[in-house]
Amino acid sequence: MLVSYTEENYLKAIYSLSRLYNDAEVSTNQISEHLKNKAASVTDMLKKLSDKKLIDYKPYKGVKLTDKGKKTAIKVIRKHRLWEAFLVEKLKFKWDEVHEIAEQMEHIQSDELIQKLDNFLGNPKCDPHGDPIPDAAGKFSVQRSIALSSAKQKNSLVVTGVSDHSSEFLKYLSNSGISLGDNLKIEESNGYDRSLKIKVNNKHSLFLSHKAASNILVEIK
Amino acid sequence: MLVSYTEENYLKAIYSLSRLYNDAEVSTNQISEHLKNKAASVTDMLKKLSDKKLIDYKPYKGVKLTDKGKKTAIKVIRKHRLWEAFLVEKLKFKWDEVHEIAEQMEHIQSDELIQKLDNFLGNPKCDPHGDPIPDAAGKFSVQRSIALSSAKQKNSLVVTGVSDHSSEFLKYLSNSGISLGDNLKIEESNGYDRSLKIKVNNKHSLFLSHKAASNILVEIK
DNA sequence: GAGTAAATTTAGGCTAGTCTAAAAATTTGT
DNA sequence: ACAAATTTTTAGACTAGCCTAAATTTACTC
Ligand SMILES: [Mn+2]
Ligand SMILES: [Mn+2]
Ligand SMILES: [Mn+2]
Ligand SMILES: [Mn+2]
Repeated sequence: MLVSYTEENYLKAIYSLSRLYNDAEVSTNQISEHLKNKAASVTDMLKKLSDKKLIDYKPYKGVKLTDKGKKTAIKVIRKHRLWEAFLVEKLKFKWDEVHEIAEQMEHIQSDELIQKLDNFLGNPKCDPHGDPIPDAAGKFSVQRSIALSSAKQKNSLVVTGVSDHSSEFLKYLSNSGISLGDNLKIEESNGYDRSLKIKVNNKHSLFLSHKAASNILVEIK
Repeated sequence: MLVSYTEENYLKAIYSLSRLYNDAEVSTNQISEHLKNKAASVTDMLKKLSDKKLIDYKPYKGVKLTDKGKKTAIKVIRKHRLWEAFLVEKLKFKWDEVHEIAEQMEHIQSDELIQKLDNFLGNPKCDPHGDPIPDAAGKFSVQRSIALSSAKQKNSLVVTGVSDHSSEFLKYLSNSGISLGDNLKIEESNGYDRSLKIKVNNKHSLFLSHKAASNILVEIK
């Protein structure tokens, strides 16, 4: 059974929205906003995906991926992240330039290709944004990190990823001198607007809004 | 102006059919057979391509690419051949395994990507089947070779490419011990069915049908 | 629990790309 | 030059994906 380009995008959207809310059912409007399609179009597609047993769909009650649907979604994510790794590691793109290209490349159909690409890259565990790359069986070996905005003060932290992939945000980070692997320490936490003052690599200090801090992922060292 | 996935395939088909017959007009039926679509569908598409000024179309009289159409077709061919080179050189695919994957990859849209891929591969002049790769300006720096079937006896020849890209034919060549770069000499030429007896690398001899010989490209050494 | 607001689905319509069957134009053969 | 064969176009229809507007269901508020 073949899954179309568009169907793959819907499955991927449902997968990530579901993850975002503890694997809960995903609503028609959530998908509609995420894909920038109208809700009526989403309903049409949900029926199709349901007919193909890729989702469990109860009208008015939201959707969940079936095992088959989840497997398909994870495979697309695997391809997306492997191609991003390729573009940055091999072709020397910047990390803020690769997402849109990977959105196209993730739909190339060839199991041989994914496997050979994975090997060529040395079986990377993470993509250039710190997102874990699932293996061929769909397993994630790396745990997702916590948001900088929810880290405790005084801990020594290391930047492991971002949750906003927009070119705008990634460029802002680069300009602020923050990259993957940098050490961070929270110097001040402002209760009023939840902004933070952080020290980067024990060198320069920096103010971050709550919005920015919530999109930076860190691990405690 | 955007050219769709399907339109790109039509332009590519028109380009290679036209080349095949000395840049003559290409007929609806030729395109129809090449793309395995019905003639009525081709007519529809020719109208669209004509509206977009990508072809010159006179009903019942065949089509020719405009400069714009030719440029677009050559760009797709450039991408196809660069990706084939990538798949063989970097990912270690066999030369008979890459065509179908490249048919998908040739439609990825990003000028930055093509340029960086070209550099990564060391600006190759030919793809794994010996087909010349046009540069970013659409220029072919390498000349196409002649068919083995039309070569003169007694010349020392070297295999530079193939004109049938099917996995079946490429496997047949591999099994017969013929690869790019091999030396060939025509030992006998049979006038009746135009079959050939050739010597490969001054070692083993081999019988080739006219059909096979017409799909092997050679240069005189 | 009735009434309003919000979310979702249904109804009907559009475009791109495909098809079959029929009509029209061109080419071929004598 | 004219009839037959071939090629090409037109007419009408289908599917995938999308849209707007209207109807329906569910959720929220008093
Ligand atoms: Mn991405
Ligand atoms: Mn990523
Ligand atoms: Mn090819
Ligand atoms: Mn090739």
